[in-house]
Amino acid sequence: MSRSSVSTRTEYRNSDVIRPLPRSFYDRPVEVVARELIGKRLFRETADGLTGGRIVEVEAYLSAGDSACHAARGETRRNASMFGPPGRAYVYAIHSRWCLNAVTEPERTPSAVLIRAIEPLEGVEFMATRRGTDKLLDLARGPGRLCEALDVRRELDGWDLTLGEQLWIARDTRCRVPDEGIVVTPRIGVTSAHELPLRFCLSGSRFVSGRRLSRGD
DNA sequence: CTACCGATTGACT
DNA sequence: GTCAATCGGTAGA
Repeated sequence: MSRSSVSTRTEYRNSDVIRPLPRSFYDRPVEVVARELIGKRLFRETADGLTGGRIVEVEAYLSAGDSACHAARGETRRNASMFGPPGRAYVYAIHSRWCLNAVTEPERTPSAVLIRAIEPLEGVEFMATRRGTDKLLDLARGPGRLCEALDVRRELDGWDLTLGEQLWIARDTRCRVPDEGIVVTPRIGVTSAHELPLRFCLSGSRFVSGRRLSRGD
């Protein structure tokens, strides 16, 4: 192949591109964390190598007053991670797909940010193999596709995202997004509380799921 | 055990 | 735009 997008962890050693965000980042109101996750880097490291990209679309799920949140009807085995400490993963299945969340706010305050789409940057070949397509736009556009591309499954439920191993989120100051670069809309697919403006997207990104956002929406 | 549901996706009109 | 396949999780008998 004429182009190699395979990246290794050593390329980024000691760089803020790859250094995991601290727990204090997640220990804040979920809407704040959701907004600030836009532009951050999501990394997944397996035996295959390093995969990941820039987060371009997320949704916040609130600990109170949000009937669409899985925690709204109490703790179960599935949603237990949401009730745990911030900075861990909450991975659940929907329609036979996995979806990845970052748990926010203090323990026993069940809130989380659903990671809905990334712009693929690392290990594009691995992601293409897992997805069964090499269309860049289809690799990780949508929460189920994203988890398939990154090989995120139930085993990673509860994983500590601050360790910088296997699955983590990093700051990338080169990708810092100003407020005006973020579009806020209602959440996609929820059957209740569908009016709340809790979906955050990188304005103009072609890697955002759902209907294309028109300029200024 | 059965019955039902859904924070999805891909195929189709 | 519409529609349903599909399966883990949940509740209830």
